[in-house]
Amino acid sequence: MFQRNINRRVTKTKTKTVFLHLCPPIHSFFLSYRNFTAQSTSALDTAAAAADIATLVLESDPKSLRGSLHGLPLQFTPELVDKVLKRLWFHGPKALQFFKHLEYHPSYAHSSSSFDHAIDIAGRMRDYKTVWALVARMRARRIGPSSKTFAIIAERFVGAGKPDRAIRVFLSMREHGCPQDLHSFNTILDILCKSKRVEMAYNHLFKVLRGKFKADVVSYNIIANGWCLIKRTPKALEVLKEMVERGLTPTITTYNILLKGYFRAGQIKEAWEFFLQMKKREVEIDVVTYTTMVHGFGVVGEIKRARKVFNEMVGEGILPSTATYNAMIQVLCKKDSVENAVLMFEEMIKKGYVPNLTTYNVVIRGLFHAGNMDRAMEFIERMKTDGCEPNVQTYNVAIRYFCDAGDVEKGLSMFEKMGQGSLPNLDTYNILISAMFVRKKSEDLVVAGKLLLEMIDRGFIPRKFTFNRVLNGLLLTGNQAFAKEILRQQSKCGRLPRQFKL
DNA sequence: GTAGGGTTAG
Repeated sequence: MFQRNINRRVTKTKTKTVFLHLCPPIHSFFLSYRNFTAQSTSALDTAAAAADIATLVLESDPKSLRGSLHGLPLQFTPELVDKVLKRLWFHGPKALQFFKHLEYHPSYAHSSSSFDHAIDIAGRMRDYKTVWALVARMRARRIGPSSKTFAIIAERFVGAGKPDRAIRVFLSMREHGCPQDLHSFNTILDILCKSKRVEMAYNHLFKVLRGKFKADVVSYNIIANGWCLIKRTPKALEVLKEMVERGLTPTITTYNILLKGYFRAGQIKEAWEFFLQMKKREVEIDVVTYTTMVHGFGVVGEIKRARKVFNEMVGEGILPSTATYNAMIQVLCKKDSVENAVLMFEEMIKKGYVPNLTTYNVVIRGLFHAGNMDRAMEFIERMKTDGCEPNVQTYNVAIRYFCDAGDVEKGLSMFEKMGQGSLPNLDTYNILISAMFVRKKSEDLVVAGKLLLEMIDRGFIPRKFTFNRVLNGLLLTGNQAFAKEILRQQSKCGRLPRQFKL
């Protein structure tokens, strides 16, 4: 019922259906994908309403937005608001505007989960003032901040290259009225380790606070994995020793972390010996162990050994998982042949496995890589038929290989097919912008410029290199006015080269 | 959002 009302409201504003290389101004292409059909179930209702509200936010005049939102004939719910925020993910300022207007809504109050989303968005934009303002408001309303909130903030600081600030965020939790515990301790350790800051995690947090929080197996596993991620397996072994000394029993996860660590560090012999040790001792080897072995052997080209391990596991009573098949298929593509990979794919289906997104993407990449464009496209169609929608990676692979093969038109047409669950990401834009230089055509450079502006509009910050390349291209082809616009944007992004002044 | 396996450019 309310669906129709929103639609009427939205359709009043003028819609620009745009394929970006045809007509400026740059406009988010998914606006042309709006779907106004009435949906039957409530989950779909929420999704459709979220899409409509997101469009409303994007198209409304900022001054009238609050009125429009407050006047909507529908009841906002936390689920709906979260979905809208997700839709506006790449329009940070708009998303925060929407969030703020709803804070003054007469009959709706934000949930803690929506606050977390808003904080995540502000953090992504590196707008820390807003981050802390939101935290304060959460606290004032007594709906947080929670340890999840702090994990989000810490992650954003780490992502912005400020791990020391992430640590301070963790240490300040109590000041913000949020108790710390072993969980939150492990979470911050993991965030640091996953970003390859194990040294910092170990020295500044783990060593100092492991007594206070009573570090457990999980804490030690996180640190061991941290060392493995930067290929320092001897340090991971030390951690293993240390945990045993402190009376903790390593789990199968601990061993799998080390096994993977050996492969990652290129220590194939050590990995094999470690695997034998695991079998010899009373460790319950599991499917993860086998998948690690298959993948590890495969990536160094030891296909026979990979196959042997793969066959052996069934004998041991451990069934391969989809991930095991994915590992096998991937290494066949890379070190054997796509034909054999496709055979493996068909075999898994015959055995009743359901391929997932990764399975398809691995096969599709393999086919493109082998120059089998048509078969790759057939697989993309096949996955859709199987109810598995292509994602960003699927499209990025297709776009990359078409462009590399000189078929820029086909690359662009794939780009235009993206939507909903597969919005372009930073890679997509980088691939496409690079492709605009191969034909050395003036029109292509204009498209490159438009893509650059669109990516900025979506919250991606292009590298200085990308800016300069596009800028030079435009200047050389006589597009001075457009170049000037790009330069203005570059300055806004803080990526201005020294010699330029506006 | 406390840990381990499978997509990312030769």
